[in-house]
Amino acid sequence: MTAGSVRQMRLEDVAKEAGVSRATASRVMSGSGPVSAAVRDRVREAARRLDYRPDPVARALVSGSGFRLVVAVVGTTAQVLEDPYVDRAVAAAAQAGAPYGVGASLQWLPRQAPRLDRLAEDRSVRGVVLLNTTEAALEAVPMSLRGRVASIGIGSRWVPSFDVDNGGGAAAVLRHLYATGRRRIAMVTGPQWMPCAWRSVESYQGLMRSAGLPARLVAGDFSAGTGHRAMRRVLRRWPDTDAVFAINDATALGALAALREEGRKVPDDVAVAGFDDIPFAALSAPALTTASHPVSRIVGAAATAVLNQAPGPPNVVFPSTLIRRQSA
Amino acid sequence: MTAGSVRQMRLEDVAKEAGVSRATASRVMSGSGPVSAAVRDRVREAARRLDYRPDPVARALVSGSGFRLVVAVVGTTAQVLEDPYVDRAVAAAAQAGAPYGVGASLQWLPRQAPRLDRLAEDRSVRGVVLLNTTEAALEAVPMSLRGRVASIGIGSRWVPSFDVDNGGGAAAVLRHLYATGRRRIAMVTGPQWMPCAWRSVESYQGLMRSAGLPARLVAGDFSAGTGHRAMRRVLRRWPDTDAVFAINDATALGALAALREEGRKVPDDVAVAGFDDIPFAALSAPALTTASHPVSRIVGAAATAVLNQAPGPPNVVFPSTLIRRQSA
DNA sequence: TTGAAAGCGCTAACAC
DNA sequence: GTGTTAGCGCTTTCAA
Repeated sequence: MTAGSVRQMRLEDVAKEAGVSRATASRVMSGSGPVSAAVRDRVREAARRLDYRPDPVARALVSGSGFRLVVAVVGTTAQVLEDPYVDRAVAAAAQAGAPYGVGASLQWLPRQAPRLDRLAEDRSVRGVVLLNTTEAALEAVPMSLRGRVASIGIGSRWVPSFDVDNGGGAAAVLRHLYATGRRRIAMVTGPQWMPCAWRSVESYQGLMRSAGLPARLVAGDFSAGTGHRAMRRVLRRWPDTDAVFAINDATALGALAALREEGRKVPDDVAVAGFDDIPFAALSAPALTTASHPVSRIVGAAATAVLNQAPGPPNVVFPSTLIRRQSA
Repeated sequence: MTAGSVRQMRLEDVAKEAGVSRATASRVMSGSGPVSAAVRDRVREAARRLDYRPDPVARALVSGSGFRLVVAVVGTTAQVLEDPYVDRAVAAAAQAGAPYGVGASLQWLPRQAPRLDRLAEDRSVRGVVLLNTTEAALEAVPMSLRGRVASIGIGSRWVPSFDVDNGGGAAAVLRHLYATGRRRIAMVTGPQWMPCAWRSVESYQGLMRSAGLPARLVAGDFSAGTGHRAMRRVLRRWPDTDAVFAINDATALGALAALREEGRKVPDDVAVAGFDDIPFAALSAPALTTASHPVSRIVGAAATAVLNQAPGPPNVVFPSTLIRRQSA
């Protein structure tokens, strides 16, 4: 249909077309440096006419800026990369980067030795988005990476953080459980080492304490499998449990399955609530009560901040609201 | 901890260290052109000693090859990008590209006008992986993109295809339904325009015809929402339906919810089977019988093929096996 | 087999 | 304000 254009236009062509030097054309196109209004219009018009689009590779070379955004996921094993949450994050980064001509890479960061210096030295790397961030990972951020890292989770003096309001969301869910008469509320947490899961646990502990109720904590690891096992453990240790708050929906769905197997009615015998509002939370039986978690927006914001080198506020918190369904 | 290295080593440094010219060092590092064994070893040793890593940006500039892999998803609206299946695909591409220093970008390709020429001309683009591929999209592949496109779904003379064995997987599921006594089997399909969903439908029609049974087809769109609606439609039109095969798990889970609301027992009254074996297929109530679909492996293979410019077989088909659970 | 030199397309000092 | 010039780090002719 369209004739394949013979050759991509270069800045030189635009400059010639507009009757100016390459430097001036560059100033116009990159929007930096002084140019007279008349010349600017002339160059822009020429660029439009020739359908000129600057070569991002050449730009990257001269500016030394790199061209890919690495999503680095802290985890005990490379298995973390199989979490649907990671998929969502990467897709969001890939989408946010597209207009900038920047792609997303996915990489595992061993929890025991989260080395970021290789990434910092890699000239193809434009910036890094940290997932499941730990203190150790934050400390491993080398100087040369400062200003082009963002963390989904905890941040530091040098690393801006973007996260959902874990504490607020958890509190909303727990208040709902309490308001509907639940008093023997257990919680299935995430892995101990993951700071982003602490707030929820603190919320739980805070509310239980202020209500004068004993805490019933069991550790999980964000997976449905451990949600299932953790639920069985809860029932064994505290058979009279009448509600469970799971650190995320996957865990909650696992718990739901365990309760079903045990013949406990949800929500009549035991109420179940999760966190995240993943697509299938609405489809479980009963449909899962949970708290919203705008992962795409969060990661998109983090990616955009890195790409723009925007200083911005050091901690951006996205609200989480209660999603009432049938399970609680 | 580690002292930030003052400056990245350049090819020049390696050349000097090895006592050769930059050109020779380049020949060694890029592995092209004639070099004596002695010199090769000397240069390699020097590179190792200096911890030299070639700058991918400079390489891209000189070779004009681009540095991002675009996952282009055909769809009626940009909403297609919200499908978890897309997330998985992008994550797989991002992971496959990482060792090559290539990132993944995500982009919507309007079904009505799937233009690929812009991507072809974009010098930052190394290659393209097509998702939900249509004939129109294949025809829109410009000459300049040949050899660096792959399709997840149908392929063409110029575009190698990578896909799961939709026909085989569907047949396995349907044979299972038939073998367990189901005779009034309905199917909820995908959108009509999506060729990658046709094979499953053909399998369904073929098996029904050969068994002398009438087809009961209803169109969905891969979403749980339409799975729900389609199921109600099925029950209204053919109240005696005793099995449903859904084009994918999301649809099947929607159907499951609809059956629950209608008070039909699964699998006693109606058997339900899906396709994909998504993580939550195992968690539904009852757990979903389905067929496996190794999305990550498929997209990883496609991405790798594009990055390697590997000619390879034009059509790679990944097997799909029946996953027996409770719903059928 | 090796080296010298010319770019890839762009930006940014530095002059004017 | 605008043009000239020197690179960014690498590959690749072209000679030797």
